[in-house]
This record gives sequence, C-alpha cells and structure tokens, in this order.
Amino acid sequence: MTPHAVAAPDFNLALTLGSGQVFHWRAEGAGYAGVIGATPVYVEQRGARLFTDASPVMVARYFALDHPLAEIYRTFPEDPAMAAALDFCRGMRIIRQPAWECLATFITSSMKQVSHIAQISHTLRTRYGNALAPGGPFAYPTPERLAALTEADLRACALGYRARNLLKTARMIAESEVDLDAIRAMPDDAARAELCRLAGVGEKVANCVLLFAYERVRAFPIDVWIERVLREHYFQGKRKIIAGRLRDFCATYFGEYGGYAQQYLFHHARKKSRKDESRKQRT
DNA sequence: ACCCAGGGGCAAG
DNA sequence: CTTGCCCATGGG
Repeated sequence: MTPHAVAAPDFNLALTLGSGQVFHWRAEGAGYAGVIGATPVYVEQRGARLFTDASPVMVARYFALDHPLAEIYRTFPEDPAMAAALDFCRGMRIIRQPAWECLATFITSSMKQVSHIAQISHTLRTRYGNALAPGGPFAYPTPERLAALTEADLRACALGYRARNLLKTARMIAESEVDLDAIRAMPDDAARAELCRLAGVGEKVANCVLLFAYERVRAFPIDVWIERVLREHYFQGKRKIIAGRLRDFCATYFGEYGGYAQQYLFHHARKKSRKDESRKQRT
C-alpha cells in the first residue's frame, strides 16, 4: 500500500540510498523498504514523484526534498572532476538522519567497506533494536540498550576493535556526558569538537555526522576515497601535502555546500573505480 | 597469499 | 605539527 504521493523534482532515490550515507535500506518490489527513526517506511519513485505508505511530510523531510538543488549546483566549483561527478550524481541529496543512529553507524564504519557497514547495521538492529512490526523491520538500538551490553556482545556482531568505541560512546550518551540534542544549536566548530569527545569519533566521523545528521551542508569528510580524488585532480605533482593545508583548501574551494560536492566526488570515484576494475577483468 | 576498506588513538620524532 | 603502529574483519 503506497497511498501517499510526494512531489520530488530533482531527486534520484536509488542514487541517494546507494551513495554510502545510510546503510539499512533494502530494495523491495519497485522501491525500497527501510526505517525512519521508529517508523517502518516503504518508498518508491515514479518519475518526479515518490509514493509511500508513511507520512509525506516525514518522507520529504528525511530525503531533504526542500534542499535547493539547482542553487546548490551553481555554487559548485567549475573544474573537470566536479563536472564529471555532477553529471554522474545529478539528483542525489544529503538526507537528514537521526543523530544517534548516524553517529553509531559511522563509529562502526572505521576501515570498513560500505557493504560490511550495512551488514553490521543489520545485525545490530535485528539483535538489539526494537521490532517495529512482528518479524521486523527493526529500529536502530538505543544508546541505553547498547550501554547495557558487554564488549563481547558487540564483538559477536563482527565489530572487531570498533566494539570498544561503540560501547564507550553509547555509555557516554546514556549518561548524558554528551548531549546530542544540544549539539544541534552549536556552531559548526563547537559541534565538531563536542562530537570528537566521543570514543571512536575523530574529525572524519564527526564531519559525517555533521553532514548527514546535523544539516551542516558545508562539512567535508575526508576519507581514503576523497583524499585520492584530491591528490589526483587538485594537487597533482605536489609531493608533500600538509593535512591542515588540505583541510583549508576543501573548506574554501568547494564553497557553502562543500558537503554536497564531497558526496558527489566520493560516490563518483567509488563507482568509477569499480567499473574500471571490471573492465580490467574483461580484457 | 595478499591488499584494501567512508579511521582513531596513542607514542614517538 | 608530523609519522608509525596497532587495532579486527570481510571482500576482491
């Protein structure tokens, strides 16, 4: 049943869900099944409209259908790498995730491939999350629920060394040592510093949470893929690249929607690389 | 048998 | 400020 229609111009649902910002949606029928907070949601795209069984207002907000995409594209720098990424990713949006599940998921993302992050998320949800209907789907487990577990419990979910960090952070949140709601009102730098107090959260993970959960569309996470893109297309020939210099460059060059630019460059680089690999195998 | 993945933390230059 | 090393686990 998908009784509600939502106008969704300049939007590509499949691209958005497959771009490595959220990890629990799965293809079902002609659309996708997932969870927004504590609400099970089915959504499918037909042309410039979404059809969903959930609240249209909630769906439109989650997928950030109010972001002015045309205006965002006008702020992108004009260079070949950015142009190729835009051409490849047109219609992708930076969605608005609940802060805790975004934070926890990116703590588990350290040195992991996208497919395995999804696997970990699924295991945590099914083992320790609340069932939102008989047999699922499941909400992401609350900080309180995870805080009551042992490190061994989490290691049994294939978390490896990340188990310690997730447990520590869950306890810090459950004890109100860090207040995720209060961060919403802070300026970018203060919010980032506050997030970095949590176990397993450094600059990269903090920027992911700022971008994907706190609507800080300027936040620019630098992971191995983005660093590769920067070296190849923006710092060619330079042997030594100071980390701080790289951060300053990204903060200024990509402009007020730098987080969008980053996500387009990231997804394009990842998919292009996979295509290159399969091409290499065929020849 | 390798190599790499949406890193962080800590010690040592 | 920087580099080096360790931390687990799965996919290619």
